[in-house]
Amino acid sequence: MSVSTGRPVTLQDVADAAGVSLATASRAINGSARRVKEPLRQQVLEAAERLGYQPNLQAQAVARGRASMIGLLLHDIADPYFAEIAAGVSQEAERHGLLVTLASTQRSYEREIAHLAGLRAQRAQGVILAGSRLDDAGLNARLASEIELFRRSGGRVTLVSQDVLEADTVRLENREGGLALARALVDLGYRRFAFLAAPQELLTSTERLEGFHEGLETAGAGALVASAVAEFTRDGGFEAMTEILAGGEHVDCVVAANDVMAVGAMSAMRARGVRPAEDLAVAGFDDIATLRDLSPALTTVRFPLVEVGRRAMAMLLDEVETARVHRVPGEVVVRESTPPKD
Amino acid sequence: MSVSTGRPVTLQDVADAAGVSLATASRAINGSARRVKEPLRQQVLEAAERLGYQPNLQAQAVARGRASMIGLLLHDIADPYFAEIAAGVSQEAERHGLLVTLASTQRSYEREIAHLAGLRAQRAQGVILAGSRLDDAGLNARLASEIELFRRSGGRVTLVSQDVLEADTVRLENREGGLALARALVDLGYRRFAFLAAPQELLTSTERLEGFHEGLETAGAGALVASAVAEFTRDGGFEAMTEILAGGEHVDCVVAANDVMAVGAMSAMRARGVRPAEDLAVAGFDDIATLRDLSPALTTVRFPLVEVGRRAMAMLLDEVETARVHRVPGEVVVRESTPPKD
DNA sequence: CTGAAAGCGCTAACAC
DNA sequence: GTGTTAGCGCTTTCAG
Repeated sequence: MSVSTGRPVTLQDVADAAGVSLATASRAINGSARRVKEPLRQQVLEAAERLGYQPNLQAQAVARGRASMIGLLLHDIADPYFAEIAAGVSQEAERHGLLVTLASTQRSYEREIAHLAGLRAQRAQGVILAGSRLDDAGLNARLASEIELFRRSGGRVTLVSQDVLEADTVRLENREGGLALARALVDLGYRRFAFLAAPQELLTSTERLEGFHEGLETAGAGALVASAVAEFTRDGGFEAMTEILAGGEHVDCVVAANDVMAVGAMSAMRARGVRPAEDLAVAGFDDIATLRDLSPALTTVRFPLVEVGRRAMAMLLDEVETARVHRVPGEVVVRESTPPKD
Repeated sequence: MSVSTGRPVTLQDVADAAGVSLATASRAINGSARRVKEPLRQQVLEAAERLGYQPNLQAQAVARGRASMIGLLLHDIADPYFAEIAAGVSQEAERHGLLVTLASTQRSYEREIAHLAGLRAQRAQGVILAGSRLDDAGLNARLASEIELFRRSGGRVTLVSQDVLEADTVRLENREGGLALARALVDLGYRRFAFLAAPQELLTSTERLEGFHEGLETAGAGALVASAVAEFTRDGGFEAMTEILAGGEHVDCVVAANDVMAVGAMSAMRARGVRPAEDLAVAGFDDIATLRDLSPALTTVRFPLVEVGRRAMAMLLDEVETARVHRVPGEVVVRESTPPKD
């Protein structure tokens, strides 16, 4: 039962009620190195329960020099890719009694660095950086040094993306996924591909494209006859597809660097009277849950994003010295948007 | 330039470097009531800059008795409805230099209450509770008392849902939206409707259903000839639609209590060889951005969810005594999934 | 094993 | 205006 007084119940209140010292109460409630003997321990716990005591985490953080909070930095929480990762992180955090502080950087790498500095100031236990890394040495160096500061101040860092930085990483095997997708599409009979990519410095997109390219080569059939670059969003997909259609090059299959772009591409096709699947095959990457009911159902390279989030959180908590890389393979899922070509 | 020592830079370090007292440094950096005169102020600011000082927010929180953090409690961050709201909240929080602590309750109201208690313990500045309220007096009473405790401890609370509790509320006009949708569909020529609803105690769904019902009555035409109840999710929509189809009742338009259910319903239709729009019209609620590219495009009642999130955050920050209600109207958007019936 | 007391970094009276 | 100092709630030596 929680007491209805205005002033919050403090540990001192609990100690008084249990007739022990502050120190003992602290030890009983948060099992420190020193153990409290049974009779007392129960008394304290009961008093805490009775008074509805809730430890003040801020105060704990100041005293311990470390908060029981982890930061989650992602490009855009409204993008289902990140929302799914966030769900996984949140689930796992809940299991460990950790708070998750969310910051959506709106795809600004400057803001990402600034937030990381902020989280260091919070003495966050750790931070998860989700989202494609950039192929930009200057930016990566600054991020690396901020990460180093963060770590030196005692925090842990996990990336969900490419392992281009010295830190624990959950690495999506984008290249291998692209390669497998290319082979699957060639097997289905496609030969003339267009690729809708994000700007080259966005590694996630570039890896997927390179893998796809390589896949075509090893398959010994099929060629990339067109490509377009636009933002890594639905609107980018629409724009890139429009450009491809205007180009007039004959293609029989369009591959977008992610599902969200693929969806934009399908809309662009329809806007020009081109029917997805029937007139032109389409494929994407990620297998976003919210988009699994599209019609025609989208062929894609599935990455288990919720699990990726959980995994990132688990790595963060699992204290290890050396930077590790956990690889997450993608799985090609062939659906209606790429019917077998006879 | 940030110094690369292990120990974080404290305010005392800044004060020493600037040759002033701790208090003056504090005042200069966080402009308190007392002002610091110009020559000194600059010295302090420069010293802080030079040393790469970052205020320890935990310590500030302990000293001030209030954290610069707000909590966001929602049912499921992977659901695009909540992800969009979260995006709005996050944007607005960023503008005010506030951290957002996210908790995804997985639709457990128990967990919602528990998290609220936790946030009180954190001395969060405020909390936003997003997600349908329940028609359950017992639960609402417990939530109300927890809210009261939270408020008494100095925090603010804003709800995004129904104004069934004494607190600031951003209220989606679900009933009015349902009503308008019914009239629009009747105008298009539909007469035999099926409604896919969430369990009755979920107010968002129930309000939409009741409004829809009322709309049919005032339109003087059309009738609800079937309905099914399932979870307020994609799978729920699939299940409910399957039930309707099995029922054999003749319907010409299916209305789901939200877009996510509508998507599940469309899949269920296709699984039974029924073509959405052509064979059976479909409509939903929310106008989820990620689902705007469906084909056939989904007729829906649009609620500006990102704006709703921003608004909720704004209300939270805007100190006012009495509980206010900000009404957000829905807008019927007719698309391909409900073609005019001749 | 328990208690007393010294911090953790910062704010806010209270003096000068 | 600026400095001194007493907390904020908790953890953690250091004695006993």
